[in-house]
Amino acid sequence: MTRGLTDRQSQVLEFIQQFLGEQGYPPTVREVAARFGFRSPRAAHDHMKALEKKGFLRSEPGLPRALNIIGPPRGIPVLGSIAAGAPILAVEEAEEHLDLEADFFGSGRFFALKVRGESMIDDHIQDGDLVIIRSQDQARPGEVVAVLIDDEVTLKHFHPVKDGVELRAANPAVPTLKVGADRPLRILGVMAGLVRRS
Amino acid sequence: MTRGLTDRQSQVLEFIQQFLGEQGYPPTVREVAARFGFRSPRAAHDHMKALEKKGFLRSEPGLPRALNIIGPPRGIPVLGSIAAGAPILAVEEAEEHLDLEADFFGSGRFFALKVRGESMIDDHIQDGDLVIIRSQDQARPGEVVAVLIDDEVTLKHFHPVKDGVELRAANPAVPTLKVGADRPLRILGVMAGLVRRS
DNA sequence: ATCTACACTATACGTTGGTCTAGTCAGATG
DNA sequence: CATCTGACTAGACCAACGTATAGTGTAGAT
Repeated sequence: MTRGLTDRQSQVLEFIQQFLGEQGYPPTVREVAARFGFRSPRAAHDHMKALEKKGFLRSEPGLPRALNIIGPPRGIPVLGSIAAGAPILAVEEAEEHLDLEADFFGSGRFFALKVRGESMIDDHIQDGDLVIIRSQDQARPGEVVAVLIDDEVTLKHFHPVKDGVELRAANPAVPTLKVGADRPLRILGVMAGLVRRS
Repeated sequence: MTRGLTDRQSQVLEFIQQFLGEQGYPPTVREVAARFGFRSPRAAHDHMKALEKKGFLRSEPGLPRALNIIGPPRGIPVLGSIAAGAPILAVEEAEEHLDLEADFFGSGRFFALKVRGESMIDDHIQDGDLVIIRSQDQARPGEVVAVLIDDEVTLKHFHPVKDGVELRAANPAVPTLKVGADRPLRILGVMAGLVRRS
C-alpha cells in the first residue's frame, strides 16, 4: 500500500490514524499492542519506531501518547503551477498539501494548482492564487476547467463547439484557443474553489 | 470570554486548543501547569476538571493525554458579513467554522468575514468570498483591513492621513471614506487570505 | 462577620506507559 | 549452511502522569 512499509507497519499506521480520528488523541504503545493481540508492548513499539524511522510518524521520546502522523499527508495536494509545463499528477509529487477538512469544497477528489499570470483575472483569480480543482474528466459548458493540452496545463472556460472545443480565458488580452476534435485534450477537473494567502 | 467560563478556565482551554493544534496531541496536566507557571499540577487539574464538568472537555480518567475538546468548535470562525450591520464578534456567535490547519494562514488569531458586494472587486475579492482576517488592532499603510465604524464592519485599504484615516475601496465606483481622528474607528484585523467556494 | 467561589501551594501515592535486555521463530537471501 | 530481516514473547525498570489530602489567600456576596 503505502510507500516502503511492510504489511504490518501499514496496519499499525492505519490503526493509529483511525484511533486518532475516533478518540481525538493518539494511542499508547500498549493500546496498539492490545488492538493486534500482541502479548508484549515491545512488538507494537518496534513497529512504531520503524514507522518513525521511515518518516510516517513523529514521537516525543518518553512521553505517553506524544505521537504525530506526518507521513501520508492529508488534504488537498498542490500539484504544480498552471501553464508551467507538464506538471506531474501523482500525489507523491505534490509540492505541498492544503490540510483542510475533507468536505471543505464539497465531495470528490481534489487537487490544487497555483495560478501563474493574469489570464483569468476577470474571474477574480489572480497571480499566486491556489485554484481548487475537483478531479473529473467531464465538464459542462461554461465551467472553469483545468485541461491538459500539448503537455501543458491551463485554466480556461470550457465551451464545446462544432468539431471541437473552445477554451476561453477570462481576460480580453488572452486569445481564445480553438482545439479540434483530433487534438488530444484531457480535462483534469473543474474549479471548485480558490484559496489566496496574502 | 466563552460561555460560563472563568477567565482562567478560558485561558486553559485556549492553551489546550493551541497545544493540540501545534503538537498534534493533547497536553498533560503538568504541561498545562508549566505553561501557566503553576507550582502544583493540582491547579491545572482543577481547571481541567472544571472545564470537563462544564462540557468543554472530555477525558478518560487515569490515562495521560486522553483529552478531547468537545465544546468550542475548532478552526476559523466565520463571524458574519461585511457591511451588514454590527456583526457580533464573540466566538460563540460564529455562523460556521472553517476547519483547517492551525497555521494555514500563518500564526495568530483569525476570523473570517463573508464579503457582500463588489467594493473590493479590483483586489479580486468578489461577492460571497470569505476573507480571512488576522486579529490585530494595528495596521500598516495600504494594508487591507477590517474596521468597525459606526457599528458597521467594512473591508478597506487603510491609509493614515493628517488628522485621521482614509479608507479606500478597491472599486472606483465606491467613494473613499475619510474618518476624522475624533470619530471612533476600531481596527479588527488585517487581511491574511481568502477562501472562495465556487 | 461569615460564607462561598476561585486560584492556587506543597507533597505524595499508585498506576500507566515508554523503553530496555534477552530471547524465539519463520522466511528470505547470499 | 549461515545470516539477515521482520514479527513477535517474557519480564522488568523507572520516569511520567493522573489523582488525592490538606491547606493558604483573596475577593465578593449574604
